[in-house]
Amino acid sequence: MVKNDVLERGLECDVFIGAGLVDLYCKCGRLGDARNVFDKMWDKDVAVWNAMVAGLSQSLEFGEAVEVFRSMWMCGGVEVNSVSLLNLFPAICKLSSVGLCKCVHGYVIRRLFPNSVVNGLIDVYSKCGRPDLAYRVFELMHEPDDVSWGTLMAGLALNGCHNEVLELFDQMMNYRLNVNIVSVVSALSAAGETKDLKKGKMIHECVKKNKFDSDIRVSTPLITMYAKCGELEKALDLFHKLSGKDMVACKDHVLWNVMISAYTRHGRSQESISTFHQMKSNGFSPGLVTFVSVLPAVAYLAAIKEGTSLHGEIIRMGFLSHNTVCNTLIDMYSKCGRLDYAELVFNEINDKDNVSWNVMLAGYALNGLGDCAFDFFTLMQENLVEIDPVSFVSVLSACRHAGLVNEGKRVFALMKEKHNIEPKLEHYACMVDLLGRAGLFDETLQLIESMPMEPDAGVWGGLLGACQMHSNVKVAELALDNLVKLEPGNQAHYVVLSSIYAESGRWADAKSLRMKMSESGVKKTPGRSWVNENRDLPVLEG
DNA sequence: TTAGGGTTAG
Repeated sequence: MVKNDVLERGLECDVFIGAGLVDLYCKCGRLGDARNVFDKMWDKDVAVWNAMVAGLSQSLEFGEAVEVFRSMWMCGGVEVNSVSLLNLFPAICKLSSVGLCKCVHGYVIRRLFPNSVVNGLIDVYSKCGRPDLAYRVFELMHEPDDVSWGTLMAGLALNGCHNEVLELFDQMMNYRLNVNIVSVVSALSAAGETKDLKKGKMIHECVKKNKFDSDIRVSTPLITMYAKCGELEKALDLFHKLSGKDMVACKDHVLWNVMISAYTRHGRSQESISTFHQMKSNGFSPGLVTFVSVLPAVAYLAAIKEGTSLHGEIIRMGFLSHNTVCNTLIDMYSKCGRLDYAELVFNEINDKDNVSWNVMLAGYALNGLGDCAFDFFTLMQENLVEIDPVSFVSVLSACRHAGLVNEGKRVFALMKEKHNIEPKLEHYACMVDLLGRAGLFDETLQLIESMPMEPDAGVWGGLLGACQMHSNVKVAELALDNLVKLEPGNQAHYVVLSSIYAESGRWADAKSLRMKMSESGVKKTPGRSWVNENRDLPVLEG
């Protein structure tokens, strides 16, 4: 009614009344009306321009918001102020316009704007994927405040610059600056991502000192940090301690997912599965990510019964339309040795992505069906599926298991020639294994010579294994020489060579090798060569 | 003015 009055009397051109109307229409979501009034006004002050930009931005008309801002800036005859810039920032973020951000940046440094605007600039650069420029803005600030630190750290964390976040946290500690919740949360997430438990514990101390530990925004990243660093007991302890009204709200389904995926990743499959069941008995409904997190644990245990029951649940919940879930199911079934079920799931995917194909291919390779894998690989090419380095690992390892030497060689050549993919270490390791098992030692050594990178223990270890199959003492000595340099203290390699000597009747060499082992401090603890931790932790005597 | 956490293939 008031609005109609104003319109009938033609008062909307008045700068104050017009500004009120633009603001009012925008807030009611009547953008067209706001624009009408705005366009009719011949004398616009900065508040009207700002209201129009804010209105457009809030109505998700980001391009239009930027256009109006440009007109104000270029020919509006008014001075752009802090509010104008703060209204513009969300639009720049959504359009991810680094160019526009740079224009504004220039303007901001030519004139003195308050920290709120400069902090906004840091935020915008980060959200446009330019943490480097965000950092530069921060460095040139006269007096960065705690919000500036928090904004920069959150921005760097967003862009995966986790080490830089932790460095900033250290600086804050060293300078004894005020740490706020935002910087602590960013630092916790960075510590989790880099699995830096020591740093994580330090941040936890700081959390306690500042009494942030009762804040729901801190407890989740805190638990996640412990879970990612492998301290599952600590994470679980904090998880169970969450109590009180707010805390229970924060013990939500994502936090359950954090625990489930942490157990899975740390090989604690049984606990992963039992946490999944606990989640349900606590009244939380598993989501897509929950299934994707628990299924690898099922695969690890080859717990097919659990797997099919999860499959049923996935169907009932309608998650079968998500490729991620189907791909994980295929993987689970093939690791349980049920390629028939894996194929069933694969065939039912309407829009197979290259991961779907890769998982299925890996399934054939894993189950030792070299010919199937090879045919499937051909089918992938016929279907113009994107072949990537992972596909080649699978098909090469399938050739290796099946002893398909010529096919393997052809595929290896194809990598570079047809698909323009440079073979990586793992591809070379497959080929060394394949050629070595076939007893083609000259060819294998030539291949190792031709590698553009330093062969790793996997490559030499494959060669040593092949030497054992063919009792090739000469090449085995060469392989061992290199293995000793790469993994001093791993007794398994010596044991292999020693048995090759023994098989060839070279008892004296076998004996002197054992002597060498005990001299160099390598202890012979038989039969645990598959234990991964032995690779990094040489067992020393004394 | 800053603000979290979960996901598939070798």
